[in-house]
Amino acid sequence: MNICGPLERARLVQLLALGGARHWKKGELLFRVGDPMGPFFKITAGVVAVSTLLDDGRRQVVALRAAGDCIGYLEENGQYAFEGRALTGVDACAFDRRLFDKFAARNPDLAAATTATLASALRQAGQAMLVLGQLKSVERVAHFLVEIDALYRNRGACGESLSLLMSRAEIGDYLGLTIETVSRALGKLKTTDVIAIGQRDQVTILDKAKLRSIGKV
Amino acid sequence: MNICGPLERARLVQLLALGGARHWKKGELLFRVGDPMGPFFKITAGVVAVSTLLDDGRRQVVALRAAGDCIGYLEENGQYAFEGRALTGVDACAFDRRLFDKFAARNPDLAAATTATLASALRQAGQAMLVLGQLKSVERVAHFLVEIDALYRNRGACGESLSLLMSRAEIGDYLGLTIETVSRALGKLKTTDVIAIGQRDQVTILDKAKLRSIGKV
DNA sequence: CGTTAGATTGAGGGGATTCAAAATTGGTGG
DNA sequence: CCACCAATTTTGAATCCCCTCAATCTAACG
Repeated sequence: MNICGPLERARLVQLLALGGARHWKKGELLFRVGDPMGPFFKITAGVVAVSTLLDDGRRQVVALRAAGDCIGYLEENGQYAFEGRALTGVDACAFDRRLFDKFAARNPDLAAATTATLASALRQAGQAMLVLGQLKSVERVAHFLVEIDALYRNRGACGESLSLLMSRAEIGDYLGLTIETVSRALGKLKTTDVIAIGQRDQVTILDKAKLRSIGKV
Repeated sequence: MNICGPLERARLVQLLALGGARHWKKGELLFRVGDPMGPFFKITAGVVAVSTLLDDGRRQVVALRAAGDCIGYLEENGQYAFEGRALTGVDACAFDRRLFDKFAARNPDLAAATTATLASALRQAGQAMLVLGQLKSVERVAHFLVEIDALYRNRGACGESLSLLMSRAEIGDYLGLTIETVSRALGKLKTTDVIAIGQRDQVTILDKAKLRSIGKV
């Protein structure tokens, strides 16, 4: 959710003045379900996983957000509707909702940018539902790799290889699979020479066209 | 998406003047993926299924929308991002996007209502992802029944029993299941006396508390 | 009454999960 | 720098859930 999208510089400066910058370490929560509604956040560096939980411990990651995106915007009954967890060290600005809303009411272009951002997120969510509802495990993992490749690489990413940043457990929670199934799916993509798996959580995409066709992207 | 949410009467009249009312028969498409972007629609009567498709024919219904909701709002590359199909006879007003945007730019409260509606839809989408990614077949069907009970009943619905309005195939496309699995799940809910199944697509909820707990609502 | 589309039921197979064990990784301190 | 430990990942085997294919049943319509 890139709420502050295409705004001219002066406006952006004015808007950023509303928010206080903070830092979170890897693994820390920016907000959690049920917390009384506080500020929302615009990420300036790092990656955040937004997720929801079930009483019995089942967990679903509903989105991955990176620099430029806004998170913690959705509420339910005056509480955060989802949970935000830092997958890396994260820098973000906290915005007071009331101030932001007032500001948006006086700045139609900001309101329009907010609408466009939410509409884009909603379209993405529809695609994610297609992945969860219709794709098989290898297809889901392929889709995931293409997705994070675009997400991370567009925002000053590293070199050849791609850092997953997530454990198998977190990938599983994102794709609706178990850690073992994720591991086996990655193995299949590796043995078919679509990707190479390096040290740690490094993945190199060897055949992006094939990966995209498997992942239905 | 109830974009025109809480507006005072005068505004609403002015806004509705922008849109032309039309009617669609059951089964007809209001818009389809890849069609060049046209108007969006505010439903005044009936129910619409919004879905997306895969090349190989797999289909995912991403939302059900009823009177008061807006549909056909999401675009991708100047084309409709999803497909809208009438589950019943549908009445809706078609809105010209450009006119609507201009109108919203001059009416901050309309812009705010649009934002609130999109945010609500996005929260719903996150819950749907939880259903698709984590719930088992009976849980998904239970969740579905609670959901449409709320959706239909809030808008002038019938009496005791609930009309599904959808075939098993459409329910399957919504829940990421096959028609046989949907049928068996309904059967299990029936034999455990949580619901009763009448003629046609009529379902009566006998134990809503239990249904809600099964569906994790 | 017959036809046809949709729904149910059954049998069998396949993909993902579960449980368990082995292997690898990363971090820590000697 | 290496050894050791904890955590994560990979691999294997058995089970379960859902899918596929097929047959039967039901309901709606002419």
